[in-house]
Amino acid sequence: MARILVLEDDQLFNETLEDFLEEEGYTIECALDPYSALDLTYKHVFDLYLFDVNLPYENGFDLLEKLRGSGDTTPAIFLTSRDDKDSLTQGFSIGADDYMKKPIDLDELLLRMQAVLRRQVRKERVDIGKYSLDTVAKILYLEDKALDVTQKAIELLVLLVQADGEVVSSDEIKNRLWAAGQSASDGSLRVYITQLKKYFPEAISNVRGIGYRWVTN
Amino acid sequence: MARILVLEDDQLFNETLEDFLEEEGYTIECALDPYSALDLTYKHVFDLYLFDVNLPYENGFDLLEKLRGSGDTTPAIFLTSRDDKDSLTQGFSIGADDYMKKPIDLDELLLRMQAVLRRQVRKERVDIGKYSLDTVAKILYLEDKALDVTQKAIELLVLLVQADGEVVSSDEIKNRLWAAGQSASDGSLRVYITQLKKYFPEAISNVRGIGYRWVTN
DNA sequence: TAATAGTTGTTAAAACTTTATACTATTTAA
DNA sequence: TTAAATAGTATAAAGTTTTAACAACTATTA
Repeated sequence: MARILVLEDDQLFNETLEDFLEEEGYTIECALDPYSALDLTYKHVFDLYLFDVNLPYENGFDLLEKLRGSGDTTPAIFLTSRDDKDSLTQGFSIGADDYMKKPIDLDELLLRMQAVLRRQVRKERVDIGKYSLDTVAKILYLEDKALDVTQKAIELLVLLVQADGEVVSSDEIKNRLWAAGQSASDGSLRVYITQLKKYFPEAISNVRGIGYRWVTN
Repeated sequence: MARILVLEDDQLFNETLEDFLEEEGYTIECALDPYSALDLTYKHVFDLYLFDVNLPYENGFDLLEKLRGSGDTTPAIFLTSRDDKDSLTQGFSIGADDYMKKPIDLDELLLRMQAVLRRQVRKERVDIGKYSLDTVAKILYLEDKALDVTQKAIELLVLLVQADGEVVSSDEIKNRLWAAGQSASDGSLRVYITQLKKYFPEAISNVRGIGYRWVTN
């Protein structure tokens, strides 16, 4: 599950966050000041930053700004006790993804974290029986050998697999695989379905009149 | 500027939102109930949905769910008067991008809207002299006639144009135009540069040893 | 249950896109 | 000023996507 860097100088609240988030299954690293936080970013790649704004030495925005400047695009949520507008503006302007005012409701924090993480990361590598699908490089492997499957077919596979059993409508498939205004006939979609069925005859299932579905079981 | 669909059944607050957001330079369409809102989505493509949750007939979540099902990925912010956890959970689970509890602070709304829009959209249509570039549909027009330019060439053009005069390194171009692990030779990059130079001989400028740059002036 | 209309599945070929190759031109630095 | 490196161009080859024709399946209704 996701690895999160918590930066919060109030030791008690820091521990509260750590306990709560570890309970929820996240991997947490904690820092009490921005310098230790920066150090930790050299050690690991994180999936999410959870930064307090008011800190000793420099504030949470400065740290994020520094990280963004060096090309880091890890999503960030800020926690603040100030509620002045400037602070809010600054947070979003340097690329914060969300912002919560203290006192923090932990359940709401969790939901906002999930929303940010959902936008950001999806599993890069998915195992499907004896196959393995790299959803980023768009390559399908069988026993570590890349198979000869074309881009569009893989994109369709990724879409179906990531829908995780939900029916994906033909319209949605066409919207996602073809840029708006590009030709996207049902004919070609059916061709790609056929291609995938060579590898996954059981898993690709048609829902008549609607679309397709990835069946595991 | 961005076109926004506001769905809010309280007529007074609806008008408040409309006035405030138009003042800020957005193009606003307003609906008082989900059916009119759905109608409006057939008429225009929007950049952002701003939906109230508690509505007559069906709630705002149901409407978004319907839209998402047909492949619509327009970002959505929900406004709610309920503060029960279920509603928050449901909102994020169907793909809301943000969530605000009433009473709404309009300045905070504005910042959250900007954050969502910044993530989401870049200008869809860019005018380049006598040409016009649709960065979403990936089509280059000359006097409203689509030119015969291929996908990859257009993607390269979009990348350069959006960098807005900044040098884009060959490595970055390759990272953005080709999925990781896919072949991406300097040779093919040069071929696409040549193709674009047919249309924009002045604007495409090489920065020796580094990459390319889009020159306007 | 047989006929029919509408979807979906399959294949092969046509159309199109991307990449490789070979060659030329330009820039840089010794 | 010349060699080496980098960049530009045209064309051919390789690869991908779409079309098209038809077969198979499903649902509906007589």
